[in-house]
Amino acid sequence: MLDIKFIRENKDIVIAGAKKKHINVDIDALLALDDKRRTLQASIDEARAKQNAASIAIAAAENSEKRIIIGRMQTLKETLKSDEESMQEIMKQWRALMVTVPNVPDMSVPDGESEVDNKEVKKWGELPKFDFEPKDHVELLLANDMADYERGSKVAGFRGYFLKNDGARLVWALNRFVEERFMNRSDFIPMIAPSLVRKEPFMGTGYLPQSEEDLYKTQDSDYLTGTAEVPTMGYYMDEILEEKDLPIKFFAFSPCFRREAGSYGKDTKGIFRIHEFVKYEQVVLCEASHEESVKHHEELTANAEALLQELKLPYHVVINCGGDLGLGQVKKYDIEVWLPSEKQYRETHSSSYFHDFQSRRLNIRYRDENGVLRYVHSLNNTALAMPRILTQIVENYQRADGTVSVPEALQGYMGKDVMGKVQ
RNA sequence: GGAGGGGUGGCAGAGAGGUCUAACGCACCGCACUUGAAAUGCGGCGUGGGGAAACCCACCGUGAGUUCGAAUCUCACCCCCUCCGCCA
Repeated sequence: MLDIKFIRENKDIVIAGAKKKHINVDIDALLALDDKRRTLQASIDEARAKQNAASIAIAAAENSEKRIIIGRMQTLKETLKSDEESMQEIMKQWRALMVTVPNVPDMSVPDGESEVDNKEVKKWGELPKFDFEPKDHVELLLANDMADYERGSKVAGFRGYFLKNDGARLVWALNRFVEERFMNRSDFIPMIAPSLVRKEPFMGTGYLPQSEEDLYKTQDSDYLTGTAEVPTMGYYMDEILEEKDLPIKFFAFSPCFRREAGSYGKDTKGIFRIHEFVKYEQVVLCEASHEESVKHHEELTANAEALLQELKLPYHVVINCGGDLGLGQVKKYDIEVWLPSEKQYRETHSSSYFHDFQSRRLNIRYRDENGVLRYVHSLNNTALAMPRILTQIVENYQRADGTVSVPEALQGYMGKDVMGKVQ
């Protein structure tokens, strides 16, 4: 949600921003409606003022005079009522338009329509060279009895999976790996967040109403979260924070559920794109300054990179183009790790900042040094999502005999240096 | 699943159709006293909108309704809490 005042005063910037994001929104219609709203509000205010004055007079008046004033007020009441009805209709349209206005992307965001227009800004690590025919993760996990897709779909349906043996061990090792890295940092608050969440935090974070078809909904009208960003951002909903407590950084864990509506043809094999997974997410609330947001954004991205570097997985960072940004995002980096079978980098992390777009909807404010209430800025980035990262680990670390080396950083947690079984 | 009790400013908590322009307290800010602090005293202090300002309007969980007038009465919904039952 943007501030209507900001939209009014920066119409051209908002229109250009929407265009850059390839989002259709009629700002002129919104502003015309807003003019109507303001005019009508003024006349309602005026009527109310008369009514309030009369109310005091009635209380003090004698019986006969009382009746006269009441009679006069009855007429006023009729006009007021019809004005209020018009106002309600205007506000309904006004709100519907307001939630479709996208946040303005940063200057540094490149133009473009979709992910193919994202620009690489950094590359790290050596791509693996194999002196044998490398396998893809689907086959590697199956051959090493680390995953079972057939029974997965028998039990859980399309995109269902079981992880077993070293597949399960690898996830548990990664759990401990990532937990330890973040537990050693006193600036991050460890958090286990709910996945079954009421609709308000989804509204607040921008997943509703736009992306409802990608969410699972319960018979109680709650939704399952696709990311801990939703409950973690909801944590301080409708609260006022102290400036001295900012920034607040969360290291949040939750199971994640995604319907993957609209991606039926994509990544249908294996565990790259699945309905159910777990994820550690970094979420930051900071004071309302662009510089602060940028600083934390770079830091969140670097935190994720440090994990990949320790795992020695070759990756690159792309800056997402305008057309690949969500409604509320100002700027986003995706971190993508090399997937040998596809000879391309595939996304493992997504790092973005929102300025006050989310906190406005969630009503999370803080009192600044002058006692003024301001909306916090918010950011988030993946820390580690599983089992997706397994796809890149097993493909990059595969050996000629079909087994998989354990990344050095995980050997302590796995208690061995090779996974799987020799054929 | 059953029964009951509640949602009022940052917190706590009165208020039960018309000086509610929402009490008292805590917290916070300013001043005085003090070497400094604590304590004490005096004053200020909700949020949002409109306006150059004076000032005006709205907001007591949400939405409808009754009324000249609603925090207060009526209805619906949402949320929280307590007890019983079930349960990892």
